[in-house]
Order: sequence, then C-alpha cells, then structure tokens
Amino acid sequence: MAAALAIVEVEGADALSMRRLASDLGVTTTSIYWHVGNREQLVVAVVELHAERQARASVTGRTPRERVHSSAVNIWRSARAHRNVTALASSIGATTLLELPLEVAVLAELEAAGVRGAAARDALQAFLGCIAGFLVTAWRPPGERPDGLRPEQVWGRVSDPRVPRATIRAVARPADLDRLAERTLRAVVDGFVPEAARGGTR
Amino acid sequence: MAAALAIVEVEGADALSMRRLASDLGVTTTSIYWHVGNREQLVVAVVELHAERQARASVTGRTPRERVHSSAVNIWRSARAHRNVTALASSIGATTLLELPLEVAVLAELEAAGVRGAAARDALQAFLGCIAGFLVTAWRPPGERPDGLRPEQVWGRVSDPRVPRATIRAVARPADLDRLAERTLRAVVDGFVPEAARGGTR
DNA sequence: ACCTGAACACCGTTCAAGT
DNA sequence: ACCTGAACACCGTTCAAGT
Repeated sequence: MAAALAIVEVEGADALSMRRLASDLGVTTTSIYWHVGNREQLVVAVVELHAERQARASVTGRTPRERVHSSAVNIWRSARAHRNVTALASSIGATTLLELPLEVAVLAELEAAGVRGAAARDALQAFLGCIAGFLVTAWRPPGERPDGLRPEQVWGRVSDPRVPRATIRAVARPADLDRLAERTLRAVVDGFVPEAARGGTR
Repeated sequence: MAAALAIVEVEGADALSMRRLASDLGVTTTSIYWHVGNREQLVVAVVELHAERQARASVTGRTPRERVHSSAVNIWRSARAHRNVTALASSIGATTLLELPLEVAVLAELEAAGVRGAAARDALQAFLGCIAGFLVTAWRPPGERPDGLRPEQVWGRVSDPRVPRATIRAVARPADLDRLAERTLRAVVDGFVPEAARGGTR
C-alpha cells in the first residue's frame, strides 16, 4: 500500500498500474492479485491508508456558522493538497472515504449550529459537491490542457450582444481558485446553516 | 463523430476506443488516426458535435437573481441529462466546451443583474464548480459502487460523541440530488448576485 | 488523398503450475 | 501460504506500404 501510495503521490493516479506496482516491489504482477484481489480493491486500500495518515485539522471561528465554514474549508484544503490521491479516490467514487474524519468534523459543527438529521446530510453533501467540483476544474493545470481547449481559445470565439466584451475577456483569464472555493463554500454554508439565534460564542 | 457520439451515449465514455469506433465504421483503427489525429482530438470533436445538437434552453424568473438561478439550473439539467457525454468531456477537461451556449446565457443574465467582468467570471466558475461536483457524486449509480464503498457501509463504521446517531443514519441514506443541486445553486447565486435594488421586472 | 497490416509498448485479469 | 509464467483480451499510437 505504501509503495502504491508513493507512485500516486509522485506520478499521479494513472501511473498506478498493477504491472508498475509489481515491478517497484520486485515481484510479479500476479502476486499483487493474490494479496489485494483486483485494482479497485487496491485503490480502496491505498485511499484508506492515506486517510489514516492525514492529521486532524483544527476548526476555528466564533459563531457556529463560521465554524461550519472553517471545517468545510479544511476538507477543501486537504483534498487540494493531495490532489493526486483525491483524483485516485474520485476515479472509483471513493472521495467520501478519503476525507471521512474531516467530514465527521463538519457534522459535529453542523450539530453545534443546530443542523441535524437529513438537513445535516444535505448540507454536507452540498459542501462535498462544491469541493469535488472545484477540484475537477483545478486538477488540470493550465499547461496540460489539450490543444484548442485553453480558455482564451474557447472564449475567444464567443461573442454575444447581451454580454460585454470585458466580461468575455475576464472569463478567459484564470480565476483564483483557492479564494473562489472558500467564497463559494461561504455562500453554501450561509444557505444551509441558519444564522445563529443569539450569536453565541463557543 | 456521430458514430462516436452514439457509442458514448449508449455505452458510456469508457466504451469509446479507437478500435471500437473503427470496427463500428467497418474500417481499420489506423484510418481513424488519419482523420482525427488522436483520441483527445476525437473527444473534442465529439463534444463539439454534442454541443451543436443541444437546443437552447429558455430562462424563466421575474427578478434578475431568479433568472440567473434559472440559467444556471439549465446547465445542471443539461449536464445531468447527458451524463455520459459530460463524463467524456470532463475526462479531458472540456466541460466548458460542452455547455458553452448555456454558459453564455448565464453571463447574459449576470449582466442583467449588474454582475460583470471578473465578478461575472467568479460567479460563473462557482456555478460550474458546483454543477461538476454534483455530477461527480451523481454519476456513479448506487448499484455500481465498489464493494465496501456503499454509504451505509462507510458510515456504519463511524461513531462520534459530537454527532447524534440520527444524523449518521441520515448521511448513510441517499439524498435527492436534483433538489439538492438546485438548492445549492440557489445559495451560490444568492452569494454572488446582489439582491435586486428595486426588484425590477424584466 | 485515403486506407491497410504489422508492430510497439502498454493495460487488467485468470489459471495452472510451482515451492 | 505465497509466488511465477504463460496466456487472453483489451488499450493508444506509429510507420512503412499500398491504391
């Protein structure tokens, strides 16, 4: 698992193949199968190993809303810091597994903010959806985009009488994804967590 | 391109291989290369064909905010309705290309709401991030999740003194993603589009 | 201009056989 | 219990050769 995780962290999720891992371990491909079953189970085990290794992040903020936001931003930062592992997890639909302790922390802050049950589930899913989305857009560094798909090329062909050219030009330039992700999470938190009744400190 | 799009729509993004497409066309794999260059360029062309075929969706709502929300929901619904093509586009980072006309419609409504330039760019990116994220979670139907990754299994192992068990149980159950996506978009729109100064009708 | 056949360097997976 | 070798059925891509 450690060898597999190392491959992913250094060379990306696609670099993790059964043959590659076997050769790193000085062993035959078929030996891997005896130990882990198949590639999907290997990935699950790698993601679980990574989750164990993650330090718990601390939550800041005075109001319940601020603390919910802070705990959600922790997930974003952790996922972004280990984007290769996040990409691996998302390729088999295991993002939930990757950030489980941080997700529990969000649920704890939601509880403190008076959001529980299905409402807490919805809020958490909304946070996770936004985070996953920003990673999908942030994953692909500008340089490695395929030909003809760089934003300035795509948007350079667009013109619409309802949209000023200054806006089109702005869309073609890259946004500050970190700031934008945290601001978006702020908006979603505000939409799903009621304002503190008495602005209680904690 | 039509043959390739048909494969994707019926059998999913992974089913589109150069060899499979060639055999569908009764031709050799290498012929494809003469026409499209490589797989990435093939995918770009397929996505562009799909975008051309999409009907323009209409925007509803009385206030500028409502119209922005409506135009963003159009993107969500279109992406979700053609999830196989969306998965294909996102696999090469071409989601922008897929929904370009609908994105321009969002920019037009943002302009009408007084949001332009970099602020419009940020708002559009926030919408697209949320939509992409919900698709990443919605793509994988419950049945095709790998063993040990079904929500009730993952969350069944979780227990935390700060989180009531009713909340854990709720998280293990699937959410109504359609409703949740539209509600999340509502929250993001509210965060990025100022309330109408005089509640003007349009 | 358009298509083919053969080849290269990869994949995940299975299965009988070894120790 | 653990590992190997050979094989099957796939990939994307290149390149010389055909018409």
